[in-house]
This record gives sequence, structure tokens and C-alpha cells, in this order.
Amino acid sequence: MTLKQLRYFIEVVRHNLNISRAAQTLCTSQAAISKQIHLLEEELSVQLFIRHGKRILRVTRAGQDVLETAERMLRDTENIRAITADHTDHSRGNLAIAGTPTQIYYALPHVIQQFSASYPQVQISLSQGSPHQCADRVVTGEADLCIATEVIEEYPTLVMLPCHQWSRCIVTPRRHPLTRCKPLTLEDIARYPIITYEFTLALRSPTRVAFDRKNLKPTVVLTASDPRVIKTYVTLGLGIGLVSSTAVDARQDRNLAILDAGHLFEPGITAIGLVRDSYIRQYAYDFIRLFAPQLTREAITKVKTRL
Amino acid sequence: MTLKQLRYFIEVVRHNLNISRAAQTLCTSQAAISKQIHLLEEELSVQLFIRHGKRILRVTRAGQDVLETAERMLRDTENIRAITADHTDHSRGNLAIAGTPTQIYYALPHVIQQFSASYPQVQISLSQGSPHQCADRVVTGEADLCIATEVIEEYPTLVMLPCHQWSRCIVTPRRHPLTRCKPLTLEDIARYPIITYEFTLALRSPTRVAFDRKNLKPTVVLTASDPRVIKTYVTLGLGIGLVSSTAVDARQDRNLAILDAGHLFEPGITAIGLVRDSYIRQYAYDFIRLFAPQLTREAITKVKTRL
DNA sequence: CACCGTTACGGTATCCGTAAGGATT
DNA sequence: AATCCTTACGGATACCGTAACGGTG
Repeated sequence: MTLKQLRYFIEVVRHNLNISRAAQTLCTSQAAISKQIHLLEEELSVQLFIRHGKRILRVTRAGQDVLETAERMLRDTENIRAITADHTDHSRGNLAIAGTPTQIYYALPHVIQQFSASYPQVQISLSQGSPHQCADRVVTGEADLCIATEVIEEYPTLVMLPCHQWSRCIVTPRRHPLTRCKPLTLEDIARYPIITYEFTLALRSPTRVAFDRKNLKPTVVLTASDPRVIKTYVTLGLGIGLVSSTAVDARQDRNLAILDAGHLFEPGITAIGLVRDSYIRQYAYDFIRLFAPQLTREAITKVKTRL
Repeated sequence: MTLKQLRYFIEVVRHNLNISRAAQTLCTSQAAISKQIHLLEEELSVQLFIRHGKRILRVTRAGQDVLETAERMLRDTENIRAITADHTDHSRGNLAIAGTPTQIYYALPHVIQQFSASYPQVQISLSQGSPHQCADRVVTGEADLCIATEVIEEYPTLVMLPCHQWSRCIVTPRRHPLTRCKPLTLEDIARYPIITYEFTLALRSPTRVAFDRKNLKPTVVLTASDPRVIKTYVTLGLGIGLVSSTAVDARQDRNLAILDAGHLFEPGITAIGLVRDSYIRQYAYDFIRLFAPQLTREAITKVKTRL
């Protein structure tokens, strides 16, 4: 059993059981991968794949179980690299962050500015996506951490650290009838077409629950994951926006009216996601502390080692 | 980075930084190990060892951190082997149990008899030692599980599953004056020289606490980890024995008087120890259930994944 | 002097890439 | 017909064991 064999196995599974494609990303030949996997299967005397002739159809049960452990081993090789990199040079390295657009555009710029000042040698890479896409990137190792606008619990290897609460608000064109509703109620809101995030009105989401409780069925005319998109279409008069308060700013959004809706919906929670087994470099701890001061190194280790 | 390199590194550390001895257990040459470790250090661009000329003095801090992760990786290779073995043949394999003499001689025989009847193809190996030695064997991977007479919390990778409570008793030669003390008190016991386990009267142990509370300072004339040894010397009149009730049997120990002391000391707890990350084979789960029926597969996984 | 780690060297085994073969969609 | 996995083969590479070298206690 070699790391290479496990690596190949994992990459084939990740490429939908296509050895040829896996070979491309691994910079080797199909034959090499095929051979190594056969050797692995021989050594373990287990079929990892169910084959039909010369096609790989799916992963066996044994293969599934092996896969989980192999993935941890691969993560551990990355951990070892991170450990040694940390020991040779604290201040140099990469930090890949996956975040939702709200975080990337509104919460992070200030944090990253500060961080970059103290760690000019650390290359930061940002990628944006839905909360689940972000979580995915962390689990697969493409990102070191994710910052999402909700707590994701589907992944056993992912640890979510709650950071901040955030409330929701309604944005409308200026002089919109809603601006005269004081206090603002759910009934008022439900009267107008809504533009909001993809998952805001998903089943059992806090907002959906709030409307359901009053038997209101608001219409959603448009969804987007980027609050700037939402605000643009609100300006065009397509509907009213239901977004996070972090995504609005009275000065920047002068062409919009901002109506606080914190009293109408349960607050949301921003959380940082990490892979449980992953080694966190010193500067990553520092980054997290800039984002959420209560998350000290000790606090994080505690959450990571317990459940 | 290869598994071989990590394996070599770990084994050198385990052999007190002696490459030559490590080479023996690894069935290879000193030169091979030396080279691979240098290659590893080069790839990671980190010194794993502090050397003085051609002596290896100690492990660097970086080396320590790498070691921990490397050990998990090695454990994971064992896990993969166990996984695949489980899928090819549920009923064949090894089960290495480390236990204290009390468990090995008194609690386990019946369990192992039953187990062996349902899994005749599983080779059981028993090793005995002090609770800490047993825990050590599990942590280093020499044993799959340990059964100890106390809960050991020093090892972060070790998960202890409480199984049974046990009480203590006093064994004396027949017609000993103590047999006439009814009810038996701590003061009575403290009047005679005591023969007991090594750690029974350690600081803050339940027994020590009981004596301390009454300001009694019993004398211990002899300690042993094996209750049969203790009983032998009790028979010879050296003193009275303070042992676990599991270690006495009215029929087998006819030449001794057995006095229950459950009302005088806090009960002890028998626990099974497992390495958190380890894959547990089906028959091992079955073995554990034979020993402690409440420890189902689900119960164990729960404890293993949470803290 | 005994022990030990490092370096050098030659043989072997392994692994890769190319290319051909065979199976499936 | 196109795609894809497997097998075969030759060459390059990596690895190991032996042995000599250089430090250390």
C-alpha cells in the first residue's frame, strides 16, 4: 500500500470513476493509474470497483470504507506539509478561503486588509459560492476554511464555529409604500414580490417559518446568492429585497430605502467551517481571530477535538 | 513523502533514536533508513532530528508534530487492512487483547470461551500488564483493545468505555481475627499489614481516600498486580489481602476467608480502551458485547466520534 | 575500541509512458 | 464509431544491501 495508490484511487472516484480524466489532473497516464489500483486491490485482496467488462460502474462497499480512511490519510499528508511549513516560516504560505458573496464583499474586506498588513507574504485566495459549495471546497481540501451565513451540519468532518449573529432587513426603492409602514410587519412584506437569496425561503428556514406561522405565502420573483445582484434588481423596481443587514450600508446604498426586519425573523448565524483533522497554521488562527475575536486558538482546538 | 519514510521515522523514534535497532525490526539496512529519513527531511525542508555529528540526540519540535500525524497515518493503513479483511472474511483474523491479571484470569475466560465458539477462526492473543502498560499497548497498536480495572485518561487518542462496577474485599487466612469483626470497619483493616495491588493506595485513589478520611495509615507489606500472587502470600500469613471481588471465588479459594468490603470503599470501574481512530472489526464488536452487553456497535461509535 | 550514522556503489525491482488490444455505449 | 480500461514492453528511475568512511563515547 502506497500513498500514491490511495491518491490515485481517490482521484478516480472524484472524477466519476473515469481513470482517463483522473490521469489528466494527476499528470500521469491512464495505464499507470489502472495498474496501481489493480496492485492495491491485489494487496488488499478486495475489489474496490465494480466493473462491467472494461467499464468501472461504481465503488464497492469495501471501496467506500477504504475511501474514507484514504481521504484522511491524504489530508494528513497535507497536514504534515502545513506543519513543516509553519516551522520553517510562520509568515509565508497560502490561505484559501471559500465564502458566500455577502461575506466576501461586505464582512471580509476589512478583515483581509488587516490580515494582509501583518502577513504580507501569505497569498490569500478567495472563492465564492453557496454555503454548501463553500463547505464542499473545505471538505475536499480546495479551501482551508469557509465562511458561511449558516451552520452546515451535513458533513461529519466539517466543524462549524459560530462567529456572529446577523439580522435581516428589507431593501426597497426610495419612496416605496413599505417605507411608510411603521412598524413593519410580515403582512406588509408579503404583499410585494420578493427578491432574496436562493435558500432564504427553503423549508424550515427561519424566514419561511416566520411567514408560515402567519399563514402568509409571499411570492419570490427572483433569487440570487449575491446581495449586490438582489439590490440591483430592487433598484429596477422588480420587487423588494430581503437580505442580510451585513450586506447593506446606508452610505453606499443611497438609492435604496433600508428597513430593519430584525424583529420579524430569527437572527442568522455566521460560522467558520474547518475540517476536523486539519492542521491550522498560525496565520490561519490569526485570521480567524481577526474575523471573530472570541475564537482563540484554544477555543478552536477545544471545539475541534470534542465534537 | 511516502508511507515508508514515515514508517521509518516513527520506528526510529520508537527505538530511542537508534537507526540500527529500527533497521532490525523493519528488516532492512541502517543505510536504507538513514537515506529515506534524509529524503523526507529534504522534501519537507525541515530537520526532524537534532544531530550532534553522527549521533541523533533528540526529535525537533517540528519532528514531534510530524510524528503525531504520521502515527495516525500508519494507524490508518492498519485500519484499511482491517476494513478490507472484514469485507473479505468476517470470521477470520486476529484479536489482540491487553488486560490486567484480574481481568485475564477471572473475568475473561468465560467471555473468551463463548467468543471462541462463535469465531473459531479468530486468533486471540492475550497480554497482561498494569493498566497503564495495557493502555500503552493499545496506543502503540500492539493490542486492539485493553480491559483495565480503572479508567485511564492520560492518552488523548484512547477512548475508555466503562463496563462494570466492581467492589473490593478482604481476604485473610481462615480463622483470622478479622473474620470475627462484624461489621467490618476500616479501623479493623488498618490494624493488619496489607497485601494489595501496586496502585491501590496511590494518592487520591478511592481506597487511599477512604483511609485518609479516618486518618488511618495502614501498612502495605507487599504489592503485586496479580491477585493470585496476593492470595498466595495471604495464605502464607504475610498479611491480609485487599483485592477486587472479581478475583475471589468462594469455591476456588477454600483456604481463605473472604470478607466483603464493598461498604467501605468507592466501587471501581472496569473499562475497555480503544484507539479513537481505529477501525473495529465486526468480531471485535461482538467480543465487546459479550464482555459488556450494553456496549452495542452504535453505543461505541457514538462514544468514539464524540469525545 | 566499540558503536553508530553517513556516503558511495552496483544490482535489482519498480514504475512510468507508449502503444496495442478488447470491451462497452 | 468513440470512448475507455487493460495488458504488454522497453527504458528510466528509485531503492536496497554491502561496504567503506568518519564521528562519538
